[in-house]
Amino acid sequence: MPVTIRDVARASGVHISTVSRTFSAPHLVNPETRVRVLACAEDLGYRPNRAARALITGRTHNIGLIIADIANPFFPPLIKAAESQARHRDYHVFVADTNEDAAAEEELVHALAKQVDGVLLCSPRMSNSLIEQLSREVPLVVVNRQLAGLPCVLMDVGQGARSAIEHLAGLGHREMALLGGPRGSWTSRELRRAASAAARAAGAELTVLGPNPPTETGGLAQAEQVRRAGVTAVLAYNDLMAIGLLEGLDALGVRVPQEVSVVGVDDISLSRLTRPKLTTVATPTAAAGRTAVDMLLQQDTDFPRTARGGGATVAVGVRRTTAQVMLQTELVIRDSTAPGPYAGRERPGTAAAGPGPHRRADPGNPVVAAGDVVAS
Amino acid sequence: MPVTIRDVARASGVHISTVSRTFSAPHLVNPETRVRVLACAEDLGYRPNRAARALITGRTHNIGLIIADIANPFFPPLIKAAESQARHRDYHVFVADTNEDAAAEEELVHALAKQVDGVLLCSPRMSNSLIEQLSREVPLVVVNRQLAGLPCVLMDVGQGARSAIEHLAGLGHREMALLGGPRGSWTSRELRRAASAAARAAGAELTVLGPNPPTETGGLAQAEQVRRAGVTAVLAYNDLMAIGLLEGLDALGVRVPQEVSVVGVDDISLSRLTRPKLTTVATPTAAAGRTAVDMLLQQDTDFPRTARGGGATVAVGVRRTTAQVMLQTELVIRDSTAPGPYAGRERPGTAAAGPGPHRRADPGNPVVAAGDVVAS
DNA sequence: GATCTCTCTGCAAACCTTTGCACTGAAGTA
DNA sequence: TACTTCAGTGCAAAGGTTTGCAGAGAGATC
Repeated sequence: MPVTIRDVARASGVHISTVSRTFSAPHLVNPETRVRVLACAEDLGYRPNRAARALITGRTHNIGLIIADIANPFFPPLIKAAESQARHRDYHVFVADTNEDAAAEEELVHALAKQVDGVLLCSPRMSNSLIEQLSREVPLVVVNRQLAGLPCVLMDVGQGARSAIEHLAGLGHREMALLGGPRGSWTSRELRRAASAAARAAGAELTVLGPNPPTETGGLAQAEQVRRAGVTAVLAYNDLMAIGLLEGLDALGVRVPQEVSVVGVDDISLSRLTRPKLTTVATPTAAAGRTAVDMLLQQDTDFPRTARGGGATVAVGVRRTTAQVMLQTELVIRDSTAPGPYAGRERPGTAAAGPGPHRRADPGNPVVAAGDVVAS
Repeated sequence: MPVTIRDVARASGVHISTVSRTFSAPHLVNPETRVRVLACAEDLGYRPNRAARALITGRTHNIGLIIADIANPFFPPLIKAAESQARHRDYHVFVADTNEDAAAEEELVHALAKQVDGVLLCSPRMSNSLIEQLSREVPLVVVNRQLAGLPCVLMDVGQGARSAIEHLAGLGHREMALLGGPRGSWTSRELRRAASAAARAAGAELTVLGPNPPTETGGLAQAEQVRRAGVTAVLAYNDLMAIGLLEGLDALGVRVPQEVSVVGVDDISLSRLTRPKLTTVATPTAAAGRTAVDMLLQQDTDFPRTARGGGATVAVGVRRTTAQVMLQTELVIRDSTAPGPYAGRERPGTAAAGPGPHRRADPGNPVVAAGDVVAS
């Protein structure tokens, strides 16, 4: 019942190879023939069978997208952007959810490997060495994890943490807390490193609370600790946790931002809707999705996995690009931060004023803010 | 480089067909041989090539999921549940985002048709007749749209609207407004129909405002209208709009729920985080995803598209099940609704008390709450 | 008129797997 | 012993497409 290249060939009176070429190498076929073939194809409603095509070319024109938790509002914009970008390039995308489970991640990479030209690993939970190993089975691009020898797209949460801490210090906060993220998260480590350094530089003290699950509940559960720590400002691993903390502090009768300032990370759409509206470090999620897809596809065209002729299969060396892209983040100041106890007083070694409130600029199209390209 | 059935055959000293059978029909091969083959396969890291398998069996073991807007928080739980259920049954899922664009929907169904065993159409924007027509190209299950002759999974928003209106009437509201959804949405029509009837029955008056885009902005933009209409209670098409309305009313200095009560629909996770927390009609999104996948796969096993032998292709008749499943909704009462001006007074023809506040029960596993199965 | 060049088209193999059919040999039956 | 039955295996075709190679003309050049 499905109409094949063969039907089109019969209808237009040419050989199937000519029909094939009409679609995959139009310049090789006589314009007249071409229009005839195209007309017949249109008529019959012919659509090339990608499975068959994949069988011989070795390229499926599919990519896989492995996500820790689709329900986490951080991911949908990334998925959306990645899917859109992929489709733009005539690729379709498999989306798989691992429920934050490392074993599921591995299983999915295996399962998808034969069906895709590459896989995007978003905020993976598995070990570096396993990722390394899997990358020999299928081209991988890793998002939110730095891995020598593999293409990565990272968001500069370090810079974000610095901005946040400086903002808080500028407001006159000296006692701060960091709500850490899940164990083994690259982002969490990065955040902690940068926040500690920035706090030290600003003459502030930073208490680290965690690790915590990266959810609303995780934040809520730390409200008591935050109060007990006696800090006046908190930077949370992500907005979800910050929002949970907002809830928790409210329940304890602690007013935000009057008594405690709270800063999140991610700028999920929700953070504009809390009360008070959340000050947060915006991560370019959509840009990350687009960029990751671009890198995957680029890698794929540069170093195709196999090049097949009429039959001979030529294995290709393992050379590949391992560009690492760092995307900029930006502090978005809203209503959950306010002057602290030391407001107005001169801080040691710094001008008093913090950075002026900058509104967020939309990162727009595929933005590579700080491109650190390392060829291997 | 990739290891095929052929390599396994060579390694284990049997014919490729035996290897094939060890995987696809194990009972046909001698246990001894089987373990040997499996061992070799394991050793070599063999993974069946699904594209090749699809080519001959006609089943790809993939399904497509077409979504109006992944970034709309209504969808991620549905996607997550669908993906999980599909994978449970050894299917992978393509996810595609149409940006609320009907043309994109059609294009995607076409593009995916050859690559999947069926497609889930979620809250489609295209016309009934087009859906009808596309369903001849690839098995379809439609979510949130009722379509004679096609399998659908619906959420009983009518019942939800009734509950909401009765709840509001019970609280003593008589002047209410409905914020309508986008034009052409089945859910929106259903909501309007049921809400009007329920209001009439309760002796209340219902003003319909809209149609509106199903977003926060859409709700925000109607705040002024709501105030002008002089109503004391509002039912919104979805939570996003309700939240936008909350914002808008706040900006106008109208207090919720003291002056105006607001009810949403969907119970997205956000609605627990607004202030006041949103009273809303919970829709069983995850259950819908699971059920839709089940129906698609069921249909596919009942009436496979083609049954191929060693070569003969047998076209199968167009018979198919067209079960329509209606899933129950539930009113979740939180803090955005409060007694209205007629509280305590006897309403004509009804007992004064509204339905008691029932907390939401988690729908748990594949739940078909009210299964209205119509075989065609 | 012979030779060469060039464009277009056809031929056939190959991609990897499944599956109807046929074959083998051993066990069971008469 | 001669026959059937049956489990296990091999053979080969098929699925839809791509692509290196070769051939057929047409036109150009000498």
